[in-house]
Amino acid sequence: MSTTIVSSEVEKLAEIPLLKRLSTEAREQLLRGATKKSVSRGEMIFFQDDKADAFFIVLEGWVKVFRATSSGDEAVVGVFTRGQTFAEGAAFTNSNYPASGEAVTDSVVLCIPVAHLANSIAADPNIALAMMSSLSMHLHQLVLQIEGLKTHTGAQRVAEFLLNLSSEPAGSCTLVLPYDKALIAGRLGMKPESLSRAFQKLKSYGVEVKQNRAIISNVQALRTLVEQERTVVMHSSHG
Amino acid sequence: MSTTIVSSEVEKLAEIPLLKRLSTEAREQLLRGATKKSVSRGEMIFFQDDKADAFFIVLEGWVKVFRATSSGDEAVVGVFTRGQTFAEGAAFTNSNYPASGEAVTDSVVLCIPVAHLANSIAADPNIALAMMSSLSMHLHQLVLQIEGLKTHTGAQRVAEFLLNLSSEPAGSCTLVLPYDKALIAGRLGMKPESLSRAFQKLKSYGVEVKQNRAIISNVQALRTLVEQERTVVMHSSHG
DNA sequence: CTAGCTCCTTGATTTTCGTTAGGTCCATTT
DNA sequence: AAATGGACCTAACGAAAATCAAGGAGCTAG
Repeated sequence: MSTTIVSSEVEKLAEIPLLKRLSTEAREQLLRGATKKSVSRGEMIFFQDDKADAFFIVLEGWVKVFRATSSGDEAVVGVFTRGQTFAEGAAFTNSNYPASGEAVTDSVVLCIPVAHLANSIAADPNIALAMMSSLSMHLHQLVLQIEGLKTHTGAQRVAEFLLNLSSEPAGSCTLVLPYDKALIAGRLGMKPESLSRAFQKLKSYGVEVKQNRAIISNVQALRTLVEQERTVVMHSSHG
Repeated sequence: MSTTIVSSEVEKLAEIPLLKRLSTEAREQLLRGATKKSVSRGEMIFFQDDKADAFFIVLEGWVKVFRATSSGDEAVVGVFTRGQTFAEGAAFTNSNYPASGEAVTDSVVLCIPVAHLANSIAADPNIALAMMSSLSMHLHQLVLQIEGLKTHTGAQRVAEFLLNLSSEPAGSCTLVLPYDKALIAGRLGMKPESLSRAFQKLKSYGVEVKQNRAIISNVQALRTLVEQERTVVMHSSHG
């Protein structure tokens, strides 16, 4: 299902980072060609290798972007929610999507055709600056992800993930895991079983996981774990 | 050492992908604020966490971009050469470099201040399009790197690396490893020892490595190895 | 020539992680 | 209340890769 944006909605959409810095006119211009799309859990939003003719913004729900190898393995490249843009890199390559997008919960996404984006940029070059900022943020995200994969153990990556969710500077906190554990595992580059083991290890650092709730009793302790050297983590027999 | 660009050089620089699509005027405008910088092997070009006030294009040599954790581990995020841009993401975040850049051979880089870039974009919005294309390409690169780390074994990643260097469609070929093995290992997310062992495994697929020369006797055989499922690779006892 | 250096390889050992298979818990259905 | 199915955890095994330690190969300089 797919509908155009009515002008009464434009104001609400101004909250979105990509649109925030734009003038009202630019925002209206860009949204004029956009459509709202409701997708249910498990539904594909775009397919790897298809012609990239649109990029997206999540309005509601969660979306995963992943790359599938020819042999069936899949690598999660990003998981996005409310206000975040995705597949915007493909909009400038004039080629195909390098990954696929799928809704992991019932979701609503804003779909902006690349042809319309090009027109909008021509009409107001400031839109280009907003896009570049968005691209840069994604670039940064991916750099962090690569660093994590290369230099952190599984348990460290899980700890990092939890800390990002919490955004508490110190002390203790309770948080809700935003999507199921299989996807968390994929996002962190491991199998569900390994994620399970990682949670086990984190128990000795004061992390309690029950269902989709995690209780961190000492945020700082967890933070020091993340900052520890790989070697040290491996040799400490905390479990 | 750092010098401005003389107009006789501008023509030669038109080969660079980022500058290729620009009009002569736009190219001259952008290069007016650029400086050429000679750096020797091992010299830093920019530092992680420093204010990001410039981005770069490699004119000569090889440059590595890496992220260092607080505990001394380092993750190579990219290795760039002739004609490639790097750190251009930082130019739009108005913040700090998320990684460091270092020359791995004696090199010459073009240094373009972000303030000047902003001016140039204001003067000619087409420059923004070129930058976006460049950003997108990097984004794509990183996505591929993440996929590789998550779904390929060490030997598969090495094979992929060799295939990228060769660009031969089939048959056999000889190629020169562009930088030292410790860096190749870092680039591929493994330790030098593991790289060495990966080369050993590839012998049974017709790859001979002597010094900094690699001979691939059958490009296609290598390609099928890369496309194989992780599971299959793991259980086949080719050695 | 050889002493010292850096880079690379090799071997032995340990740790991590994927795989497989079986089990628990819980909600929904019948 | 029993059965079903799904999500999750656990355990045992094997493969991959890191670590630690030692040994070569090739280069440079005295």
